[in-house]
Amino acid sequence: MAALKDRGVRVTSPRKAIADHLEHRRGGFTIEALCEELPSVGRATVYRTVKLLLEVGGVCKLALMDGSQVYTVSRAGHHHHYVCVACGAVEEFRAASVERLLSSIGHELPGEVVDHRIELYVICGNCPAEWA
Amino acid sequence: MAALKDRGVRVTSPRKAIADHLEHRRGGFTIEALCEELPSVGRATVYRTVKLLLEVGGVCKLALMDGSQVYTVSRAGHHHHYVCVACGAVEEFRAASVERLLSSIGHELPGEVVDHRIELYVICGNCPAEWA
DNA sequence: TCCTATATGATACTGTATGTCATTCCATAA
DNA sequence: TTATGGAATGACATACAGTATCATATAGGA
Repeated sequence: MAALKDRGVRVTSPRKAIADHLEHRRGGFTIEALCEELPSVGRATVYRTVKLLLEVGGVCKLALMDGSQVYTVSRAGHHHHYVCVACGAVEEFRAASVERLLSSIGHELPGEVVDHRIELYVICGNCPAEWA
Repeated sequence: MAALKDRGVRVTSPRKAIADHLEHRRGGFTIEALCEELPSVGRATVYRTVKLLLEVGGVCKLALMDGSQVYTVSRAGHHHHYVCVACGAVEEFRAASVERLLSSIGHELPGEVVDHRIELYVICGNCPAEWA
């Protein structure tokens, strides 16, 4: 929210409602779910606000194995995600070793690496083994 | 195509047309582009056939930085992709070191890693520097 | 060649996301 | 504190990707 203010956008009640709600939320969420959880905020505004938060770095967008889009609240800094394919839980992980390795691979490729994306798909500890 | 036959599906002319066309294509493609390039094949059939090829491993689905879906013809074996964010060119790369590293990271996470996805976004050698 | 199950493709439909625009309301200046 | 301009909102319309339907066509075994 403070990041939004710094960016020069207005602090409005729908934006506060969304920021507050996400503050207390765990795991990944879809826009559709947000709309249902915040019926007082219009769809268009939810989409616009999440896009704003995405630019500011307050949330991350990531792809599930089936290609569908999920968002998560972002803590801080560069990180990646692991997603439980059974229950949909999303967690962050950081691994400097991966960054170093990707950077060295990048040097061997033609052109300049500008960004990357890593997602791990897991069966999390809370989910029954039969999913595997 | 042979892989499709082995799978027990029929060899039809639309499927041959799509397979032949992809055989000679370079880089990534969208379903929409395929439909335009093969106007004799219906949309639904293009979607169905690409989905079939995806299951068989003949094509890969990958995500651009903006989240949009792109397909590529897959050569063989496990690999990842790097995508030029300027011209959209897609190439494969293999790096056993990455697989080993991810596997060791996986052991430190709760749960069992079942799959992963890596995409590098680059400015390729053919694209002007101003894109960076 | 005949026959049946599979495949096709025109169309309709669903769901996700964005564009439009009159109205609302935040934040600055007086 | 109030007045004011412009950004933000939200209901609605629109655009788009992908899927479902189903009558017709066809691959491929008998």
